[in-house]
Amino acid sequence: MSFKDLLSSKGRVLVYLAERGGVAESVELSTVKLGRDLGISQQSASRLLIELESDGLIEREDLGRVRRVRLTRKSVELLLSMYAHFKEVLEKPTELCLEGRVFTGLGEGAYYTQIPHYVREFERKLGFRPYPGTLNLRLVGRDDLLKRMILERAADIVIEGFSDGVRAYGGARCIRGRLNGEEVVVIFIERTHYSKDVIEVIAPVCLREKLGLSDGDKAILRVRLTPTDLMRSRSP
Amino acid sequence: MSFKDLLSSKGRVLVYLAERGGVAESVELSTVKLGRDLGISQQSASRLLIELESDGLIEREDLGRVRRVRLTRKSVELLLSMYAHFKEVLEKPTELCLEGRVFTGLGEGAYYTQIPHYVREFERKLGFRPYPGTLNLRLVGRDDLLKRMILERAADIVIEGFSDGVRAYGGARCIRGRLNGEEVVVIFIERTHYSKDVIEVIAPVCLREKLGLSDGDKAILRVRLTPTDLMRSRSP
DNA sequence: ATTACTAAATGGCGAGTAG
DNA sequence: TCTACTCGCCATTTAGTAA
Repeated sequence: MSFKDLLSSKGRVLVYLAERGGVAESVELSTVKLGRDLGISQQSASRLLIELESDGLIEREDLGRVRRVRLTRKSVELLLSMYAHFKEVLEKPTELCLEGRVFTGLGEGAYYTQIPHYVREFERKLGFRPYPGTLNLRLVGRDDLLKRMILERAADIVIEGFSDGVRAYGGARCIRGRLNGEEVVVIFIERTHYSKDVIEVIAPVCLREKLGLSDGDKAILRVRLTPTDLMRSRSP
Repeated sequence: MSFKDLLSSKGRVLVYLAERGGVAESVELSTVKLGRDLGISQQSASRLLIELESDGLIEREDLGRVRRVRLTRKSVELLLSMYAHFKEVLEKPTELCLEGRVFTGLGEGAYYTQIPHYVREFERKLGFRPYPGTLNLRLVGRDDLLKRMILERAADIVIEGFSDGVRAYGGARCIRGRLNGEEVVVIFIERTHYSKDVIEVIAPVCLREKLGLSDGDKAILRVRLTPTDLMRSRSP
């Protein structure tokens, strides 16, 4: 399946011409060749060219045995407006919005976020020393489990694990976002004991204090992603 | 006429969903609403969603009275590949290629290109002091008259005219290109006495000498334009 | 309210063919 | 050769309707 299936037959002809330089100058083109190249009959190719011409989307000229076709201003504008629309829709960062309730964990977050190795990693990769502990959110919003999965794959700030000779300390992946407007970092710990409906965030400040959050309060996490990020992150 | 006419019905549905954030999360959507928004019947909307689902391009879920639709990875890839293709075709500079024969003018070029005001303008706007005189080409290639018109409108380096109190000296518009590979500037003089089949170029060096050109010789002029430049330049 | 079936109308496609 | 007509066929659409 190709993206050409998303185009109408007229759209396919215009794109065909644009591919061959029809934007700048005329293209030598017979109905037979067009039919062959687009996988349609010569008759359909003929009909399409007639219709495109009467729509004012192409201009044709006959020079004895050679026929030339060029795009008009109107069709170039059409193609450019389509391109611009795609650009807007597909490049504009979309906001992934998750909703969760604050809950208190087992204090592991406070322990790990103070281990010197991790502190150094955070400072280098995130640019700040995190307030000890993670804020835990149990997700409650629509599609949040899917969104969490998307987010986890999009998280591209890698915190390396390490070993102190006695035991191994796992790594994590992070991505920046905002919790109730406050800049935070979502952290996906490699071997967490939390289930997939929990998200942990860290920040340079005490979020509970700064945002006035207590256990059971709802909080909104927003992360901006471009569709390109999303692609990296989608399930296959 | 809108660019949506260039899309197939399935393409329109996917774009519709992408516009509404279907790339990142699911969209609340009934077949009635889809039909209304796309200007098709509820029945067609229903059929399209069924087909898109079996094509693996969307996923649907029913939650009582609310129905939600989201794009799959496959369809996002399709949309992105279409966008990438458009980008390549429409943003890649296309080369406008004109062919002409060298001829000797009336020496006006040599006169004007040495007037101090123009020399200053050229130095500031083009970054060089032109070799005295313009090289004239009488166009002979296919579509060259149209291309010349396109070029004239795309020429965006403005050389101001001036008045010395006795008479007014007209302005000109320029655009950079290559003549037989040599960097030149095409100059469109505001009130030239040449007809529309003539193009004049200037360069920091003597082009006749450097390129070994004599009257009657053919020369190829190439100018790179992006489709955006072309739009500015096309006849309405 | 919905969705989605079936049947009828519309429209697009390609074979045959003329110019 | 080429383009483009007619015509029959199939695909897509809509209307009616059931669930």
